[in-house]
Amino acid sequence: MKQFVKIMKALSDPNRVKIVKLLQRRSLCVCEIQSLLGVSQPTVSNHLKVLEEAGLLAYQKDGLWVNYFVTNGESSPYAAALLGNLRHWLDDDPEVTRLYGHLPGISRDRICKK
Amino acid sequence: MKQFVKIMKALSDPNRVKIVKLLQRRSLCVCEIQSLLGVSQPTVSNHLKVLEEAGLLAYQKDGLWVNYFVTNGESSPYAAALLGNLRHWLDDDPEVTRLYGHLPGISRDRICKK
DNA sequence: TTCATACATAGTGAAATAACTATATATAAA
DNA sequence: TTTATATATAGTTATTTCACTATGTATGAA
Repeated sequence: MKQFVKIMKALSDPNRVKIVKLLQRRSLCVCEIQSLLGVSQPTVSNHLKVLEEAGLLAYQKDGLWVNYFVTNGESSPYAAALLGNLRHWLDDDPEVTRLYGHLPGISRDRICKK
Repeated sequence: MKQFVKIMKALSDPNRVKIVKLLQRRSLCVCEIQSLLGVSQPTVSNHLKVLEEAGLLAYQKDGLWVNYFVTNGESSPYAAALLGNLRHWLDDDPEVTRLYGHLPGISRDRICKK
């Protein structure tokens, strides 16, 4: 029950759902997500932590960058099922498609290092 | 997005998940749910409202009683999928099985009318 | 009509949430 | 080592949430 509720809570926020949808296209570092969502960096880090603790995301450090990516849902059947569904769910959501449009132009080399 | 998040939020509370699991066994009136969950009647009413507005439940009045039941998820593919999954998910959860055990002994004629 | 019962709504308070700013940490470059 | 950069954590505030009590509404019985 606790695990299930944790996953539902993790997916109860529009920004977190957008993060999952974006990462299902390709893995991204924190500053790329920040740029796409238009919220502060700590806010992004916190959302990522919530999603990671729900077993939906994982990360790999690469120098200064931290690459986040979606898991295969091995942590629970709920995670696996929801991630599977989210692979097509909300694909025609206006906010999601708008983000998808920005995705090709996103590059950590241009975004960060200001 | 809004509809999806609304459903996730609705299923983000243990008591609401328990209500769905119970109603998937059989429809219940408010006082029966109150007796099973051990919370106040207004709290139950509020949870039911949240679930109903997410398209997961519906109700039918029967005199003084209001019978709540799960929908077939016609309101959205998210509702349909989650309700489908919840038909077997959490079946071995301790809190859920405990409630299942109490379910046969629950009768609105004995519970209410104090 | 009057009363009782089942449920809904209003209002309140404590706790959780989501955003922010400020700061700490870790890594790479100079 | 010093400095800069990417991210994480701490702390703050406004909003939401979940429980409660009190009260309103609707239906059925007397």
